[in-house]
Amino acid sequence: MVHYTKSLLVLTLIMLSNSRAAHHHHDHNRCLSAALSHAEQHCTEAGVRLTPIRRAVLELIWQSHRPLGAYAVVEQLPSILGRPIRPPSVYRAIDFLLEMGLIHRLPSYNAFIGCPFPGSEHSDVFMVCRCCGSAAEVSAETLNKSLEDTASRAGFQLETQNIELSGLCASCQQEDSSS
Amino acid sequence: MVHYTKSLLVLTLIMLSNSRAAHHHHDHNRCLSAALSHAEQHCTEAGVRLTPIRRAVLELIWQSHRPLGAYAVVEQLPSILGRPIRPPSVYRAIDFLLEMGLIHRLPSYNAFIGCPFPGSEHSDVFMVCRCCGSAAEVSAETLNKSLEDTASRAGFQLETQNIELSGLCASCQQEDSSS
DNA sequence: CAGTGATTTGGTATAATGTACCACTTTATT
DNA sequence: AATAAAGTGGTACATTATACCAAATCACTG
Repeated sequence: MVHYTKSLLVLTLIMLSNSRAAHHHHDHNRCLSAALSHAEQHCTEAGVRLTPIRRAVLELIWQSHRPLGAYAVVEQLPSILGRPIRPPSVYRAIDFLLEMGLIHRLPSYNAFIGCPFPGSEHSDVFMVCRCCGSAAEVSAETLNKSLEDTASRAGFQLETQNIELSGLCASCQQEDSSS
Repeated sequence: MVHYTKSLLVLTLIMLSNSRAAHHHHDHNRCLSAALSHAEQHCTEAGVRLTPIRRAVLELIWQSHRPLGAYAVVEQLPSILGRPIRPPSVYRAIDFLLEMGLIHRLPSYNAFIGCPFPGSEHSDVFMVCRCCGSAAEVSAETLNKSLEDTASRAGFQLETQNIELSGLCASCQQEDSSS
């Protein structure tokens, strides 16, 4: 097995396991700082700047494993930057982070969530728990293939996709049955 | 082949062919009136009322094969009802139509589109052309299965889904290549 | 290090989408 | 007709998002 293939395999496993990370307890400080340094590196390589505002917005969105609204970011930014930041600046930061693939937008919730694997090609599939609100991004080969297949059978040339699944995460299923 | 299975098969074919109807030229007056009488019947059977406002809103949303915003409906309603209808009334009608499964909401567009097969169990999958804006609802066995599969492998209990695919419809692909 | 253009941010105002609330009317059921 | 339920009218407002222009910062060049 060559290195390239192995990386892909590992990546797929990471993707699929993200749901466990998001829906379960884990060392979130470490998870957050890893994401931030990853983002830093990603921006440096791309030759763009992760300014204080952009970094703070990313931090807030990552801090929450639940989709975070733009105005929630506006409210919470002073706790990081020590001064109020107005909506236009926040939306500009959000647009930047979206373009860099560091966060995703969940249209059904008018909210944003950190992307666990920026830079890699992956489908945007989100599982949002209707009970605890946590959101996990997942990717699966077979699903991607089905999507491609369905589109091409309809003569549709697929470019981007937004897939939001709603239901109960593993933790909340247990709580339901235990009550 | 028993009747039940045959119906399912036919239904699936109709579903898949909806993309052609939406993205291509067709007798839209007939398409619209069929949808309206179908809706009328659907409501009667459910014991609910398709009032003039609700019917007019449905008509406007069906008239467009492109997702239609709520305020576009507000603007166009006078042309049908002869008097202005305010946003709250329009949203109430939209909520009713959504609950009856007669229309769907496309969150990425803050817009609504008529459902070609109300009353039948089907996944909500939409293909929206970025060129002409037309939207087609499709359903495919394999895709549904993949979704179920992906969710259950992540321990997620899938309840509802919203799938929006963006790209080029067959017509617009031809126009692209012919220019 | 000054000059210059490009990028980023500050800040006001406003657009677009959606809802809470309460009074009133219409419909369905005794 | 009396009554309850369902639907509508209309004001006001909440939430989400953007247009616009001025000021500041950064990056590059001479």
